[in-house]
Parts: sequence; structure tokens; C-alpha cells
Amino acid sequence: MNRSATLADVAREAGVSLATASRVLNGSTRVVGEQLRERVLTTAAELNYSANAAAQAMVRGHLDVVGVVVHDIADPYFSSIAAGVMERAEQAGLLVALSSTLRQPDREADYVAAFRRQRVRAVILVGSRTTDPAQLARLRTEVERFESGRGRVAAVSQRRLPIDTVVVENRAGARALAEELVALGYRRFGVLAGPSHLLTAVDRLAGFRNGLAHHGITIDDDHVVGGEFTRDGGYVATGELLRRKVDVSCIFAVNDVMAVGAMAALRDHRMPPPRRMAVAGFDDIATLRDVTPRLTTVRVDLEDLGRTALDLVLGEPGRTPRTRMARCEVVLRESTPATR
Amino acid sequence: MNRSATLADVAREAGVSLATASRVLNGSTRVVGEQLRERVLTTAAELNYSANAAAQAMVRGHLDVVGVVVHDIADPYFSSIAAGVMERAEQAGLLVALSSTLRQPDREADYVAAFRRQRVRAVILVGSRTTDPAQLARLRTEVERFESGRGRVAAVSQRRLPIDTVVVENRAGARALAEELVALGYRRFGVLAGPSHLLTAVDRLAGFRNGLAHHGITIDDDHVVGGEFTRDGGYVATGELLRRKVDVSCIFAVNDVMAVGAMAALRDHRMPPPRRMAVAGFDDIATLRDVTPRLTTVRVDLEDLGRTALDLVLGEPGRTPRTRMARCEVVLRESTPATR
DNA sequence: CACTCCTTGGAAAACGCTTTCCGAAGAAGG
DNA sequence: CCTTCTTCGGAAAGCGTTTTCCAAGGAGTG
Repeated sequence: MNRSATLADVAREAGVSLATASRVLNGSTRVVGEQLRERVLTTAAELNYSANAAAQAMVRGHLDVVGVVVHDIADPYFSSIAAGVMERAEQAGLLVALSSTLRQPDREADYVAAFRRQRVRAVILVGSRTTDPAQLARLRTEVERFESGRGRVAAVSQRRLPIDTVVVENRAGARALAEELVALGYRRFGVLAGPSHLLTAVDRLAGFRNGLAHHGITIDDDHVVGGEFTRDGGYVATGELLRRKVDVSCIFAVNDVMAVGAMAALRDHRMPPPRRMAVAGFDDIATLRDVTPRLTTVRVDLEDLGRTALDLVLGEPGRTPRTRMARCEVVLRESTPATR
Repeated sequence: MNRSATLADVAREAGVSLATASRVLNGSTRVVGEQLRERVLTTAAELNYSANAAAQAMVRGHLDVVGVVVHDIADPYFSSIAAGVMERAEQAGLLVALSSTLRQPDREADYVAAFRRQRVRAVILVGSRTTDPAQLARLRTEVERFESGRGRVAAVSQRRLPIDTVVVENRAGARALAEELVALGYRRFGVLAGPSHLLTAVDRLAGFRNGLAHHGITIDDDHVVGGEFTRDGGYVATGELLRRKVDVSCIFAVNDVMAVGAMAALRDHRMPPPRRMAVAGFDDIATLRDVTPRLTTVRVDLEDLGRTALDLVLGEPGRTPRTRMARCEVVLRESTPATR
């Protein structure tokens, strides 16, 4: 057998019409008599018949696949969200096609286009929108094109496109964290702000500032260092912060992986956290819950973001794009001990 | 526009035949005159034409998609390998469909079947084979069916199926680790062995034992504890080991995430590593390189496993299934200090 | 100038399925 | 016993491409 059996093969072998074979093998409202039904089923099994999804997609108009675009699948933030999506997709009998932009935000639009070619049922855009209006415009165009077919689109990020969106309360979370840190006695902060074009980073910084402002605390501009949204980004940024000899007692990294980089850098500079410097992060990445000192952070239920996004995209479309807010919760741990 | 433009639409609008339009828009060896070429291109752009991949798949017989099956995408081990696959796939212009068995090995065969329906070009099975012969038989059947179409299959794991395989030198790596630990002065070991049905776990344990045997050291059976292949599995297993009050000075966890769980458990039992107990892992997971004390482990270039697997599956098939050995390298760090 | 060879465009046949429309046969109703 | 419904099987028309085969015209060749 160097070519897989087709429905026609099965029908011929079973001595029935194509229509009957199709009705038996691939769900239909129509009933088929027990006799024929049985015959079709057994011949299909004998021939190893496997429906050609492409052919089905052609006549049905869409494929039972949902496309997911993330920035970096090796980053636990994204892989956790992806896990949530896949969990739900599995329940719905959908396959998940996953693409990674490798942190080049302009690739997102390319992948949406690729998914349009595939006529996938839905696309989920996971990850921060950017501040670049041109990128946004291009993405919006592709999204509209995709939707003008039968496709659905949702995002896990900020609400910048007219599509269903699961938005993480980055500002509120960061604000709450700031307040808690102040309550613990911290007053002088440094911030590892991440890339300035990523709204997630921007929002978390803004929320943090806002929380401090409530207590009359401000952060000097040279206490805020940008950098990559990665462990190494956090490491480098922390080095820069120390080089500036700023007078701070607590470093807020806008995500956990950067916070871990920061702790490593502090150690390398003989300022081991938390005694010489407190550190806080954001996300509560599961894999990082065991670093020492245990990291104060803001918990986001990442898998749930993925689940919710898939639910949105599979459910009835609303008359107007919906927004689901995802709560965050401050988790205080050893990396930010109460001061004295 | 509530239905996307088809090739026929473009052809009609541009006043050319379907054949010509197809040749212009979707690569072909045939040359089309500059005039027509131009006309087709502009009308396609105007109409927002996007080739229907399903239709192309039907006539070509396969989709430009590669399926990947992992055990748990949220586990950094798998997400790193997946990142490698995706990196290469991107270069080859392929989409990646990712499925997670959620650690139920019997689901692998199901996903291979699903990918067969999709007529994806290739499938990569990532993750340990098991010791269950029934599971293996079922998987083999599905793999053969898949291959009897035009599909290619490769695995990242042990060589148990007649397909191209990237095999991690688990035994050699674990043996080398054992020898290094002995050289550091350790003699009494406990092992967190993971699930006994996973060959990866089994092989690492066997290799470790083998390395110790070279030095006349054996491990008592009650110094070996099974458990889940996860952080919590490591935590629980360590608790069990301590409860047994075995006399050991070093714990070898068959993967890093378990090792991290072990360190947490040790701390909770007031036996902080490495002073009260040394710990070693396996994999050198990037996200875990910053735990303290830094973890002694065996480095595997995970992303490279993924890249290699994709290369195998896209390259010319060998006359007979090929095997690519992936080297491991012992990395000694602070979690296993030299004993005086 | 007659012939062959190339180049380029088009018609039409697949590819494997779903679904609409028909028709036959049996059941129900008068 | 005739008519009207049901029920169930089959023929055939797509779905949107690619690709083979033809044909026409122009460029080379002797």
C-alpha cells in the first residue's frame, strides 16, 4: 500500500455509494441501515481508511485547527499559556498549530496570514502588543482579512485590536505590588523595565509608579533600566543599575525571568538578595517558585489565560468584541522581607 | 466580502486562465509573460487573494505542516526541544502543529492518527518511550500507517521504533556524572528515579548505577525512590527518601525539575543543600540555571535535539532508519561541592 | 521558404470529500 | 386498493487547486 485508501475505495469495496460511506464514517444527521453501516465500518477498518482532513476542509470551508502565535515558546510564560490553550483544544477535538515569532513582533502578522491560508478555524495571539503603530496597523489588516473569511481571532494581551481579548490586569497588579512593598517598609526602588516597545512592560512600570505615587514616592528616571524581557536581560539591566550606584533597597523586575537574572547579577556583585537587596517580579512562573530566596511576585493564572482565550474564540461571537479581565494577586515571599 | 477570493476570481478579474493565475501566484517552473504576470499579481493583491492551503494539500497530497507530539509543553524540557523544531521549521517555511499528551503515553498513537488525517508532511515524537509493549505496538501500527502515506516520522527518545531517531546518551551521561561525583568524594547515594515506565528515567538510573559500579559502589534498592517526572514528584520522592532515614550524602534526581523539587524538600526538612546534602540533576534546563545552590547536572542541548529531528525528517530518507546520538556533558556546580 | 523546436497560454482532468436532490420502496391513512 | 408520507440509498455537483496535454505563434536552421 503506497497510497492510503480513500472513501471511494471503501465504498467500492463495501459495495455502497460514496454518499453512504461518507454518512457512516464521518458524522452526519442521516441514518444508514444497520446492514450497510456494519459493512462500511468493517471495510474501512480493513483498508485502514483515514479521512483526508484537507478534503474535508475544502468542502466544509475550514479546518479543525486553531492557530496560536506566541513570542517565544521556550519562555515559561508562553509555554504555560500554550498549555492552557492545548488543554481546551484537546477537549474540543481541535489540533493546535503553534508559531513562535522569536520575539520579532512584526512576524505576528505573517503568521496570521499563514493561518489564513490554512483556513484554520481560529487564531489566538498571545503576548504583548507593542507601541509601534505601523506594526499594529499591519496586524489589524491581517486580522481583518482573516476574519473576513469565517475565522475567529482572540488575543491574550492588551486591548488594542477590535477582537475578543483576555487582558491581564498588569497595571492593577503592579500597583498592588507597589503598595505592599511600601507597606513592608521599602521606599527606594529600582526598576528593570524591559523593552520599552512592549505594552506589558510599559503597563507594569506605569502601574508600579502609580502605586508608589499613592504614597508620595517617585522613581528617578535613572533608577529605571530597560533591556530584554529575558533572564539575561534582567542580569544585564541589574548590572547597569548597580553601575549607576543608585541608592535603592528593592528592585522590581517587570517579569519573573528578569527578576531571576537580577538575583544572579546581585550575587555576582556580592549583594546577595534579599539581605543586601530585595527583589520582586511578576507572573509567578511555576518553574521559578523554587529559586532562593523565594521570589515575591504577582501571580497570574497563565494556563487559565489560555483556556479563556480558547473559550472565547470557540464560543458564539459577541455582537461586539469582548474583554475578559484576568485578575492578578500579589504573592509576598522571602525576596522582599519586611525592613527591620 | 464574506467569502475569500479564489484563484478563479483572480483569473477572471485579470482576464487570464486558471492555469496562468496558478502559475504566477503559487510557484511553478513555468514562466509567464511579464504582462500577464503583472496583471495577475495586482488583481490578486486587490482581491486579497490567499491560496487555500487545504485545496493545495489535496492535489499535492500533503500539507506543509509538521506535527510534533510532546508529553507536556509547560515542561521546559519539552518546550526547549519544541523551540528547536520551530526554529528550523520556520526556516523551511513549515507550520508546526503541536500536541501534548499531558503525560499519558497512550495518547501518542492518537495524535499520530490525527496527523495522518491531516496529511501533515512529517511527525516528530518527542519524549521517552515507555516500557509498555502494548503501547509500543499500537504506536508502531500508527506510525506504519502514517508512513504508508507519504509521511515521514522521527523521534527524539530511545530507539524503539524503526524510524529516524535522535537519541540522548542518557546512560553515558549518567555514568559520567556518577564517576565525577565519586571523584568529588561521594560514596553514599540516593536516587529519585522517576516513573519506572519511562525509558529515559530507567536509562539514567542504569547509567548512574553502572558508573558507580566501576568504583565498586552499589545502591541499595531502598535508596531508590520512584515518582512523577515533575518538580512535585521530586519533592515527594525526597520526602520519602528522608522518611526512610537512609544514610546518603548525595541525591541524584534523574532530571532537573525533580532535582529542584528535591532541594525544596531538603530545605523544608532543614537539610539545606548542599551543606547537609548534595544534589545533582540531569538536562541543564536553562530556566533552572539560577537556582541556589547552582545545580550540578548533565547538559543536553535540547534545542539542538529539536533541530536535528526536523532535519532528519525533512532530509532524504535513508535506506534504513538513522540514529543520531546526542552527546551529554557533565556540568559540576555548587550543589555538589567536593567533600573536604 | 519549409521545417522543426521553443515558448507561452488555456482547457480540462484530477484530488477526496460532503451534500443536495431524486427516486424507490415500504408504512400509514382513507 | 389507491394515495400520501417516510425512510434510506445513490448520482452527481461542487469545493479550490495543480498539472498534463494541446495549440498557436515566433524563432532558429538548412
